[in-house]
Amino acid sequence: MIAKVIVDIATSELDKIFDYKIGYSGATKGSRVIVPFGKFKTEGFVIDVSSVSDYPEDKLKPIIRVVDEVPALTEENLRLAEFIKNKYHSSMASVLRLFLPSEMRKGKVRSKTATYLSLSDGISVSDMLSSLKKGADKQVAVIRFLQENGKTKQAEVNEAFSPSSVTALKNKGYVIATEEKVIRTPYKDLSASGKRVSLTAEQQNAVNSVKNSNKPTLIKGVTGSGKTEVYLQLIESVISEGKTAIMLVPEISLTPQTFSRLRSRFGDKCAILHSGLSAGEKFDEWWRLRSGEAVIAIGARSAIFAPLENLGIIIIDEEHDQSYESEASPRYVTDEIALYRAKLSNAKLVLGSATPKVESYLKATTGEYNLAEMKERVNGRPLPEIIIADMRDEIKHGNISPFSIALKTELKNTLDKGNQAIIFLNRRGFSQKVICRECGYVAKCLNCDVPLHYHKAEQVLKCHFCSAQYHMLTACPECGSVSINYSGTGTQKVVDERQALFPSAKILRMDNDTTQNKEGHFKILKEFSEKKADILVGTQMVAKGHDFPSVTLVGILDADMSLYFSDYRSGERTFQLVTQVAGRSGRADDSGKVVLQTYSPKNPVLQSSINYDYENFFKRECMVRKASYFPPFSHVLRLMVESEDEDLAISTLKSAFEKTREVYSKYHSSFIYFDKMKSPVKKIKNKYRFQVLARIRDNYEDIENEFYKIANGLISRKVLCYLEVNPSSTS
DNA sequence: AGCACGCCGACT
DNA sequence: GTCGGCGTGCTC
Repeated sequence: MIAKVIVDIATSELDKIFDYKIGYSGATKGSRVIVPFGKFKTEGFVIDVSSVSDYPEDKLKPIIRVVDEVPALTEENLRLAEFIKNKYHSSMASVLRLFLPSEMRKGKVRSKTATYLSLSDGISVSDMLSSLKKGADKQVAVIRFLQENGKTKQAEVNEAFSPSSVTALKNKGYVIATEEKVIRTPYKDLSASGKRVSLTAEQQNAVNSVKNSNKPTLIKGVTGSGKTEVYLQLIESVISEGKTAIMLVPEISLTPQTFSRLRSRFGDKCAILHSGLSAGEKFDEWWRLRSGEAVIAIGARSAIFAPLENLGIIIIDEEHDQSYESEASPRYVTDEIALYRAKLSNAKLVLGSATPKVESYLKATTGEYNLAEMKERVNGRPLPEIIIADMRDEIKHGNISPFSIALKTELKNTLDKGNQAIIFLNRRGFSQKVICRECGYVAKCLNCDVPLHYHKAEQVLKCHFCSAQYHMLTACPECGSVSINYSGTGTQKVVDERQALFPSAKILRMDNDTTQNKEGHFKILKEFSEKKADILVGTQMVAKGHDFPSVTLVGILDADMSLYFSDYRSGERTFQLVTQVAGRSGRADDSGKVVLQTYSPKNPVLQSSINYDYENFFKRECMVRKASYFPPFSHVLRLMVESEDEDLAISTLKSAFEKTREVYSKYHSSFIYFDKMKSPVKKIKNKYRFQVLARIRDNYEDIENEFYKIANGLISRKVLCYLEVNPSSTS
């Protein structure tokens, strides 16, 4: 028999099927295999088995061996892979890689075994004890211990007593050693928290709505409306039917709290897939799912590829979150994959958010999705009142600090009452730019075409694109002036200023700098929830889904920041951000407040957000986008060309433009916009970046296919070329 | 990806 | 002369 193999090398020249003789290897459809390839060996996936080959029989080589006892990929996985390959035009190898934790490739991790000790059942305990020499107290203790505790890890027994006494007992044949598989469990020591609560009428309605609909359901529930409990009860009901479940959460909310809630409810039946796990933990969790031992997968974006069969439900929490878009090839959008996977497995799909993507809510209004709404908070409290602070007035009245009078007053009240506050600012570091006052020189990164940020704590300048660090400037390298200005406010600066205003208040800062390791993240959240600090200052990460009962004030320092990005989604993002951050306030018994600082208080997006008026925001946003042909009423195509060689990048861009112009001529009336240019950030990590940008209003599939083909055709060893559809960041 | 082959410039 | 740079081609 012949195995159709995709070798695990993701280059376009190798994106084809290679035939191998199966021989006695035992390979079947879905197996990972080791095969001879040219002058060396490589790993590959068997995607099909056949009796025929187009390749000359005598030139076929045999498979060396299979990697896993059970085929890693299921039939359903392979069909999903085919779909992704066709949709995003990426190589089969890079698609198949999505289905396995990267650490599993190349045999980097294996299952772990340990030696266990138990008493021999050939001899009675009393015989053992009486045969021991006098003074062998340790051996007696070991026997007693094993009698009481049963099978125990040898390492533990060695530690508690002594290795020599264990060896002596083994030699006598009283103690038997066995090798057994150990499951590496992530967050093993987490205490279970959260109990099953009875649902409110709204929550029950949402559950019923999902169950009764055969369409994907969008659950639109205000912050604090108890969406998680709805998800948990849906999962419960699915697994009681013997089916399996996937629950996706944004990268940022993969916290121990989330896990402990799941685990207290479902115990060992749920497995965690998370980039923060060790390789061994990931491997074991993955196999627990593949073997059917665990039936619920929870994780970030990539958990949509969890190795589950008989899938009953897929839940995407905070469906508007940007982390659901992959920024590496294949650039998939998670809900597109989820939709297809749900269809393949005949599973339910649930999308939940307080602030759905415009695109998703539009589908709900046109009947493509089923809509379930939850308008009340479970605690019955109103949503926090949002006070606008007009920063233009503050400046007029001589207040140049980053804090408005209103925020200062509210902060004082909050601290006096012993409550906590969160201050949100969408920029890390201390200041945004380092500028020479004399000549206007701006310190830039050598690898990237972006200004450096000043990080005060470390006394360095950092590039937020490639993380390179530079020494502080003592003088301007252009004109020699020592008058250097640090402009713009970052999280570090906020902490400093706040500390000066409220010297006794304890402050925590949470951003990319303070959460470099996964523990950093957890530690800060834990400290804050244990009230070891009064104020939490942070970026985006403070906005997502955390539940701090004592927080009654949220300050949004610069609500305009994201508003004026030249991006059609900036309004949507601002609305989502304000709503999400505001939702952190007043979640328990005390009602909350929010101070929103802005230079444009009349802005309609901000106006909608302070009234929690999603409908109004949505209607207006749709009107604007429809009139100007922006998604979801069009598609934005961005064909990127990247190379370390600037001339090569430019010449490749030219041929990309010529080729795409043929498509443009052919479908002329479908195009709203079409041009070539350099990328907004011209250089990142020493790669020059150019782009062809287009916006199309129909014939999406044909035009996109053509663009994908053009991009793939221009890839060479020195040039990277790829297509982005509706990219959410266009740096 | 990884390796061989082959074609040019630089050097003991 | 020949060592070694890297562009090109091939892998069931």
